[in-house]
Amino acid sequence: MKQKVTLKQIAKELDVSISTVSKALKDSTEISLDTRQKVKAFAKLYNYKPNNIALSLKNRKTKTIGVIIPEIVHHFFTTVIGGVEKVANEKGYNVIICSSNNSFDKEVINMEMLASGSADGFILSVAKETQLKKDYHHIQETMSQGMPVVLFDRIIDEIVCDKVIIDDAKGAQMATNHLLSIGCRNIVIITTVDYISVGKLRTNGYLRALRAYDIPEREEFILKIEDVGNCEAEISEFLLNKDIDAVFAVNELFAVTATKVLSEQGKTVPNDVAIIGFTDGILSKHFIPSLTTISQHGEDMGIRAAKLLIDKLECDDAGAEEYRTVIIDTSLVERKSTKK
Amino acid sequence: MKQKVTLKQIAKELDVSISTVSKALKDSTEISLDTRQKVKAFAKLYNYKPNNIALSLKNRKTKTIGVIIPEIVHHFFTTVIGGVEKVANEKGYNVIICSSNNSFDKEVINMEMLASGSADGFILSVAKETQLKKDYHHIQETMSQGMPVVLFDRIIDEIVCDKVIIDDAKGAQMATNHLLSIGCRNIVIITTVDYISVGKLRTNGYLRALRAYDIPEREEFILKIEDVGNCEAEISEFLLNKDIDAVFAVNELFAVTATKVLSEQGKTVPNDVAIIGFTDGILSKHFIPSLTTISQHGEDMGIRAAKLLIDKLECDDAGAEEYRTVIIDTSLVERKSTKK
DNA sequence: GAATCTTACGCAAACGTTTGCGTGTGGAAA
DNA sequence: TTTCCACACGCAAACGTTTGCGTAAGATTC
Repeated sequence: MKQKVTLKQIAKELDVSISTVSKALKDSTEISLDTRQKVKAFAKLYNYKPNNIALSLKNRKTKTIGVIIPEIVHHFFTTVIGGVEKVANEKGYNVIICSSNNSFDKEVINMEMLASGSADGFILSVAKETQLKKDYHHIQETMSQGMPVVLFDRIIDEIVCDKVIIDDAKGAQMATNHLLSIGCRNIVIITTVDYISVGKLRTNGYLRALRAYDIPEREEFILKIEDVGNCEAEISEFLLNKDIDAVFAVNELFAVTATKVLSEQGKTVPNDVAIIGFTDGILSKHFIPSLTTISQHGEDMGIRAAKLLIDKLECDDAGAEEYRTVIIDTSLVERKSTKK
Repeated sequence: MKQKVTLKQIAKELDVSISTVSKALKDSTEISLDTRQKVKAFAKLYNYKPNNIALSLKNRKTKTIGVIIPEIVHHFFTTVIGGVEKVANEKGYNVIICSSNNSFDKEVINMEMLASGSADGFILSVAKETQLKKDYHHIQETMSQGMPVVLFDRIIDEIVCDKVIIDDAKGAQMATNHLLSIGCRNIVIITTVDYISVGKLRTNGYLRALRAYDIPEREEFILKIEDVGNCEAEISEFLLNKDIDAVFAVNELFAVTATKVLSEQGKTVPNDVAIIGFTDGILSKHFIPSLTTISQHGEDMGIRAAKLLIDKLECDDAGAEEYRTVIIDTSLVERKSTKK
């Protein structure tokens, strides 16, 4: 196998200095036209590509954005990445994606690895474990080393930095309101445990909507799921023999599972029970009946997050101590699961 | 904001040389215990992390694997990445993921970018456009620069390198056989256009299975879809008034859409028509009825691909001119869509 | 023919590491 | 007092770039 060709090799072959080659390739007028052409022809022939690593070292920047997400096999997060890539590519940035797998340790490792020379800044949605542990030292350290961080979706209130979120509570309220508006009054919520920030917020939105309708909060109408793997059994038990007319699920999987469980329990969607989910993904779209959901506009989130980060990266620090929180609007995607 | 702390800064503060600091941090006995401790304490205090970029430059390797996939919002590809990450993390490699978005140009750009210093080798599934154009110069060039490439799933026969694939034809045959074994005889296939290698292979497997049963090939039983966005209309027209008892779809979306279309046309699955898909993803698992599929074992593919690549990376070239093709077994995941 | 100006190129430093080898200091042995 | 040996450390080169500045050779001017 050939080795990668460097300026030095070209210089040697052509019997000129390295700097001459470098300048020639940059079309510097300092170099004679003749030499320039010769060098360029040679470089092309040997398929010369400047070594990014050396450039990064020299420029003290990598032109790379590090994205760390809790799960890679997850429709919402991948759509966000799509948005990040769009902006990044436009602005000449590279995107490196790492998955923390919801593990605190892996999040720390990934972050430190990327921070030590591979990325200029981060776009991050924290792992479950991190939210639970409340240990944010890795993020603080990264920031204190001068690397900007943009948090999205699963954010951390205690950390002061740019953030991109949706108004989860408002979205949940919108969902619940939709159910109320079509006449449902016995609405249950299937949500996550409270330490997941978005789960808690969505629960709050649900409660707020009920309150506005003077519907009392009933504890037995709230299911908080810890172990996603076992959600079907939990949902089945929760729903059994409950006199309800609507389910609000805080994610796709819960919504789909609820629908399935209900039909097993002899109820039909949407006639007996209306269902609304959160996160507009593939499942909701293709399920039968197709599911009404609150769309989080993942791609928009990615776009905004990338813009915030690149702004920070490119403004010459100066007024850099200003942090913004962008709230992306959610919207209701009405489908068949709520059509009475 | 603070700047990143370097060896040089530590050296200056402690009034020793850079090399002393470097050696002290590596616990070299060349340095007195006293100095070592002082340096280490200082480094810890200032949260020193060696700069990977500098290391990469020095070592002429990055300990990073570049993964390029056609789509990031795609369950199968993300499971493959999961497998790659597993192995990579074990062996101390970093994983960089880039999406080509099925664009030839973006594939080339990503590859060149990563090749110029960011990755030691590649795991790649080529873009649709690349298969269509049959322009593989970027892959050839990368390899000729000494960087190993492992192709997976959507591979290219003309390129000589390590490959990880499933036996698509065999998988399709298995699927068709399953339909035949439960008594279906009028089986249609919904597949992709021929230039997608896996689509063609699966079509071949389907035909082979029919032949073994002495069932004549009927052109009107084969639907080749080019524009995925419009597949529902195409499938609907294709299925209308056709006397069939089974559908074999080469991916999840086609399978789900076919099911939907059939129910709209008044047929029930699996009673009137059995359905089997390819790629065992979220949709198949959660759909009602749940869909029987051929599992591609994406994670296994990722694991094998990563192992092949790391082997190449770490063997000292020598017998490096040996390329292997790993074929991952497919398996039938039987669910309700084929239960008579 | 000398002075000056161009032109075309090379030198060297810098980015942050690692590491083989050279070296100054001190103490111990003779 | 001299010689020798550890010990503890520093020097410098290398990885591949970029770029300001210095400088040779040739061309131009008077």
